[in-house]
Amino acid sequence: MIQITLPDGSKREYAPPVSVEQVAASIGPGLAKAALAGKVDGRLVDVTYPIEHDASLEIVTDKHPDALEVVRHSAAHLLAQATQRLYPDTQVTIGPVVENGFYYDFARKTPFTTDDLEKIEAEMRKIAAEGLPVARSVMARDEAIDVFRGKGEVYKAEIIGSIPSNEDLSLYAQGEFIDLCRGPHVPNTNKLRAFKLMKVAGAYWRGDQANEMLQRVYGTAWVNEKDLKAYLHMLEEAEKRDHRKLGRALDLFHMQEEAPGLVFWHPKGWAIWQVVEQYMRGVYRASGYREVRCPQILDRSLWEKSGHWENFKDNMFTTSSETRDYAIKPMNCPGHVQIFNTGLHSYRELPLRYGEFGACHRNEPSGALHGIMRVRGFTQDDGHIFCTEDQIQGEVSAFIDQLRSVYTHFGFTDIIYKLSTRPDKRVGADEVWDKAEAALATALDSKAIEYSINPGEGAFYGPKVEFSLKDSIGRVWQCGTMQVDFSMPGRLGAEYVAEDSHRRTPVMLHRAIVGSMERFIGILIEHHAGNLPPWLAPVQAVAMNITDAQAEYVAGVVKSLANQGFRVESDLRNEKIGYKIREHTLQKVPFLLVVGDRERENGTVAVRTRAGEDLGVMAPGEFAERLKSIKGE
RNA sequence: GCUCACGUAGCUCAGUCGGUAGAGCACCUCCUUGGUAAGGAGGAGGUCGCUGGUUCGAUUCCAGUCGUGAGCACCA
Repeated sequence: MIQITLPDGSKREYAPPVSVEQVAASIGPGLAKAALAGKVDGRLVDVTYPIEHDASLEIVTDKHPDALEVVRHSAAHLLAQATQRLYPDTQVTIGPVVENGFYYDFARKTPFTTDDLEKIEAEMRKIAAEGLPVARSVMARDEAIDVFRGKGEVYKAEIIGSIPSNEDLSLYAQGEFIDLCRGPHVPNTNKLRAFKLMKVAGAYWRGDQANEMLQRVYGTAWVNEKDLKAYLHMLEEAEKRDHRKLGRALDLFHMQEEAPGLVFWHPKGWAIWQVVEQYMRGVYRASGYREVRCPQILDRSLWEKSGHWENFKDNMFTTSSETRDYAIKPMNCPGHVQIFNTGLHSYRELPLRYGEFGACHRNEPSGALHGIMRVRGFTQDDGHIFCTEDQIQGEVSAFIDQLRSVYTHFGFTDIIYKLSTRPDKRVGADEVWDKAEAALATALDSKAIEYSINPGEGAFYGPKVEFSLKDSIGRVWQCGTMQVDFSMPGRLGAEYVAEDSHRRTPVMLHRAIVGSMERFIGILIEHHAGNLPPWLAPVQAVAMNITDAQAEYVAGVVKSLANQGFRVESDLRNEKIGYKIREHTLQKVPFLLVVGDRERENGTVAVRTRAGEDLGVMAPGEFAERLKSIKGE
């Protein structure tokens, strides 16, 4: 007899081997019916999995956190089966589970259309309704290669061929369809109910641009209809906060065909920019950076020296005069090194920090452009620190403190840290890398920060830490960066005089907090769904009159608030108060100041928030105090 | 850059199985001076992304091109 321990701690005895479904059935027929998979000693398995030894067992029903994984994986098979039924000339490749759903990559000469998607989805429902049992079998690798090759599935055969030859493979069959798969899967296609195909897209075989392009079909799948509906609803909500939509609706910026990937900032959008920039300028000042400004274009030879020409010339914009070839700067560091290189620096001056709101241009691939999040002209809050190796850790540590305080200030509390270490192709001695990686890690550790390591993902010139923030609907955006650079100072001839009076090459640290101003403002818009906190809102308040009789008074109130540095506007139009309130609420203005005869006579304003909250009647001065108090929230 | 889709008034979108177009909102004019999310009437506005081709005739069909969207690849 073997002992099975259930999640509640209870133990049951069975004669081995006993399958997951047999255990479930012995507990109750309802549970047996609900079982999608099992978890034996923490490992996800099919319900048919035979347990031969003492083990802990969780029955995975739709309430189990791992149910989604199983359901989505099975939905991918369902998709492949439906597709091959309808389009027999289609080869299968891979179909993994992704966040919120699954996809399957198919090889087929003619790409799928949106109509095909509908047909495939209908076929999936049909197969689900057929209630085909899903059966697992095991086959030797070479035998499996023959099976798939015999079916004309060359991609599948190639995948199997890359698995060690001595391993046995599991295959899953449902009806006429069979696929190589680690599993586990739901026991029957009728367990799949809540799914929907979302879109078709191209994807390179094995993720390599050099390979042929496959047809990827994306779908979403859930354990029940309710969750599916909730997910689709969430997508609609996310669409509503799309910065491109809000940028137009709130009159913040626009882009047009003649300037792909470049932003026209309108007065209100630029007002947000100004606030962010002024705030970040204060951060520079507070942390010992001196702000500088470098030329937009520099002679090509400088980019050749820095190494950028060799690596990125296809993505650089260039221009020329009669005598010279220029590149429009794609980054700011060479400029900062030029400033450093004037005069002679003593080790006593280090660390020396320069900061710039550096406008850069990169000719990004057309397919990469996305609203103001990924553009061809952008402005970095770029800083460079010239220091010694011994100073790296202290600088990184101070930077992290600064970055966290900035993110918090902008309303982001969830920060994700990644340390990228030495790649195979790199410059600099291993001892120097040891030191730099250790400095970064120590700085993170000393703050008890949890971080993941991306081995080999560092730049060729040094390791880096990447800082991402999570927005209000859970999306992760990489913004900040701290990179150690052993290469560029030497290439561009930066040096300082050390204690022993010898010339040494400094280490350069590249760092940014918001990253790109454009992108960061886009993230702010989406994070707040356009409802920017009052200190960031382009228009903080609109004062409006009820009839012409209060027009003069309102104008006076607005003037006084504006003189105190607030961004306040008046609305004196001949419209009903309800109309004005609706309009400015839709414009997401944080405070609406209403003035009728009562307020004018008492020298007050009636304050209402964009959320519809009535803050009561107060003197303009009192309102100003309130605004001031939330300015630095 | 690659695959697919899309590109009609300022915005959101309808439409034309080929005979040069329509709605709502916004805009302008007039009436209305009304206390917390749309008062009324009238008016103006589009070479249907661009360039070619087919056709008696193209916004509609075809090709190319530019741009946008989704995904892939890319991101110093």
